[in-house]
Amino acid sequence: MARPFRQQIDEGILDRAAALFARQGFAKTSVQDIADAVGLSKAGLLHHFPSKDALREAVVAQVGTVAQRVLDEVRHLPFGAERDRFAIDVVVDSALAHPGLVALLIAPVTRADGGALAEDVSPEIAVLEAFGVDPATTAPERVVRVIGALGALAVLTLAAQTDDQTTAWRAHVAATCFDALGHRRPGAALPSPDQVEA
Amino acid sequence: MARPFRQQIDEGILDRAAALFARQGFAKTSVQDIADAVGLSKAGLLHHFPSKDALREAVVAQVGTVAQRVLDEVRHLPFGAERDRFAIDVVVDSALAHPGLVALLIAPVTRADGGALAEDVSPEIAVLEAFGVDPATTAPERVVRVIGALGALAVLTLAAQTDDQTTAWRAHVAATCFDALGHRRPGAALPSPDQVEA
DNA sequence: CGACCGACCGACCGATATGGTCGGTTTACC
DNA sequence: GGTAAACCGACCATATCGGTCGGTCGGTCG
Repeated sequence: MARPFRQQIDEGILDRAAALFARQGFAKTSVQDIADAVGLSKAGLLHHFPSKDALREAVVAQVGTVAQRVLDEVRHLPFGAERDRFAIDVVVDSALAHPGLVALLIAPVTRADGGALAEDVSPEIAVLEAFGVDPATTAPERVVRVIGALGALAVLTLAAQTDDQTTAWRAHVAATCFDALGHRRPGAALPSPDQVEA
Repeated sequence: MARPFRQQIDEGILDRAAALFARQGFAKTSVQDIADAVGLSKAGLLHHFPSKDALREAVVAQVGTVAQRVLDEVRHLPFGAERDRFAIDVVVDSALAHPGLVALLIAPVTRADGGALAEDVSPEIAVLEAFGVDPATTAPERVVRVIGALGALAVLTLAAQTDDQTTAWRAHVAATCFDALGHRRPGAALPSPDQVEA
């Protein structure tokens, strides 16, 4: 059979674990849950990562690098609709490659409470920073729109992951998230009847 | 102090419980969690609802009535942008009144897997039905957009709930969700699905 | 061939969390 | 002050938790 290398297997484990952490939080996610999601026994999983806490740390590290990569690609652009579109694209692409990690990256934005994985670092701010949002000072509408767009992305990421629509949905997901940000297009504001084709 | 009647207290409990079920799933939500969220002891909570399962049934019933109410208000309208806008408004208003219940109503759309509260009934389809979506036959873009809009709503509902911005955010939330549905379409706005291969 | 090794598992352990009960205490109201 | 409901601390039996241990399987190397 195909022989995926150790690193690939481990990264797969980390992504699944991150998806579970994003959905249920760390405390509510049991090692057995992760093992089931990966298709291993609990002992088999703990052979890859020696403890649940080691798993958590590895996930945090992985999320951190993803966040950094996203920020690096976006930071140099001036704020505005163009940057927003590009940022969405970057995040969506990341979500395509690592759905769970991105879901976990977005999770703090959506939860605001108990899902803390690491207290010291705050990579969650990274994704808001990519959109130039500081909850304290930014205008409420902008905050709502960015959170909404990220929420849509998170939900769609997980939904597409459970099905196998990740690649098929990509363009629609990006368009949906961008539209949620509400950048008015000059003209063409009239709602046209959008018929549904089978 | 204020003397809220029994029914009001119980409805508050049900809404909080529904919010937890939506976030963590039924199995992962302990009675203690709900008690903490409501501000009661575990025994005190079980004085209102005799068992966790009774709590679940009551929540399911409550969600069912909310779903029915939403559907009744929307069903008579013809499909199209206008109906979408109205449906969003109705759902957002419901979410304002019962954040947890609506979050749970939307949850099945976002999760697609383990969060089943009741196997027999499927009130989750109700909210999709309000938007005229059947995942099997509807065009993928429409499916993505509706799921995305509902995801944004779910996230924003919970986020606004943890803060106290529910009323302040209402208009922005509705606008964000409606925009996510993508109705003003200038045709060329969608990014062409070029290279996705990594 | 046999020694060796990493991947993996079933069974198990102590510790903790779980749903639920019970007796008693507070609270609201007459 | 009496009454009934609301509420709680302590407790119980059980399930689940994270983690360990001994061992199996399928390669690979000499």
